[in-house]
Amino acid sequence: MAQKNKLQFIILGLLNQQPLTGYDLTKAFDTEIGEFWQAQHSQIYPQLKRLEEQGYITHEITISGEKLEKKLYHITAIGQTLLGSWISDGTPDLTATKDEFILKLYFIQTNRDPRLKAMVQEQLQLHTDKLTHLQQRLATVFPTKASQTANYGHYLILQHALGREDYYVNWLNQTLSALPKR
Amino acid sequence: MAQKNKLQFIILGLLNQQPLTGYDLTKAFDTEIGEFWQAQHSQIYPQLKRLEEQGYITHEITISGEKLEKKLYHITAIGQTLLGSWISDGTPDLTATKDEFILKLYFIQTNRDPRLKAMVQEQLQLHTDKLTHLQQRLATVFPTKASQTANYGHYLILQHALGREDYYVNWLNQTLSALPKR
DNA sequence: TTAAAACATGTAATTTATTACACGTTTTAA
DNA sequence: TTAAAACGTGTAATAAATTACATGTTTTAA
Repeated sequence: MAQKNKLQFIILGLLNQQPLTGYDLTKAFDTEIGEFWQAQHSQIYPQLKRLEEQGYITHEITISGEKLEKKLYHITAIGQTLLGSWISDGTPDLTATKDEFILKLYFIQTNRDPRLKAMVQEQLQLHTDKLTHLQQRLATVFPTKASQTANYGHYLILQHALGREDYYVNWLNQTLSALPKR
Repeated sequence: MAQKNKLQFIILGLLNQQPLTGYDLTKAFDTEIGEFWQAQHSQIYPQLKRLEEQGYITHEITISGEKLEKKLYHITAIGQTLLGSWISDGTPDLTATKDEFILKLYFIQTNRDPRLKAMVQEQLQLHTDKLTHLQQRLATVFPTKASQTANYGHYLILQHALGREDYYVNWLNQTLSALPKR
């Protein structure tokens, strides 16, 4: 096995909250979960097929408009069991974060490198934007204590992502300040 | 093209510091760079072959002991050019951090979930260990200001990884404390 | 009303990554 | 001295992920 096929569990987890189409699932990776996982529809549709073959999900066909068929997928009982066992299982492997900028940084030998400043500034812009975006999402999605408790895991990971970006931005600022003046 | 083939640049970057064998490169992913990228030898040897075919690296054969042949790879001038352009190019894409624990957390609905506490505690242990490990590495690899300046990029990313783990541990502790008492 | 954007579902080709298979040498410590 | 660990280099099989190809419907806004 080449990896652990986490996509299947993500799909099960999302379907456990509510029935969704392949298209809905695809969109979920642009917002909700996109912070922590990426997947394209070309990966999702075949995975849905496999999950259904294995009995973890089923689908019903609904008609949108005149004739557009939508496949609305539901999780089954054994699907819920599989999801539950994945969550309950330990998670002992900390995957390396594949951060291309950090990778490039590694190959910079000296703090006098003329490229350094622009590189850090670019990332500062990107991560500041992301931080702002996450702050807005947290505020709009979880405005009240009640809303936070209602979907606790989601709240936690958004808050985690926010804190992570906050650290990243601070570190970049600090790194920029520490750069030699000329 | 399926991705950007960053592995080739990592190899070039490492060879730019000093000539290395495939075996040396493989080991680099266990220590140095393993914090930010992973690769197995089965990926590295074919990549070395391709880089050599394209003229970005060359190798010389040295004999270790009686007859063990080692291929010591060197970066070429055009290899250095390629490496330089990769570093100089912008890095506008922030890749999603594929964190399985965070993924699982997303599917936890309520803060009363009985699995939550053990899950957070496990991660706390793992990340605390990692934090300790990084602190020791930073202290041993970069004990002096001079050593930090001598290999600035490496210093920066180690320090970044350390801060990241520190945040993670703090967040986990905070999350654990916020859990309802029973 | 009509064109663009969004909705909706798939497959094919290619690349990247992991695990497994395969073989042999040198060094180190019991 | 001898067995295990580390050194050293490769290929094969498989799985995961990205990009590209392919097609059609419905909604929305100009």
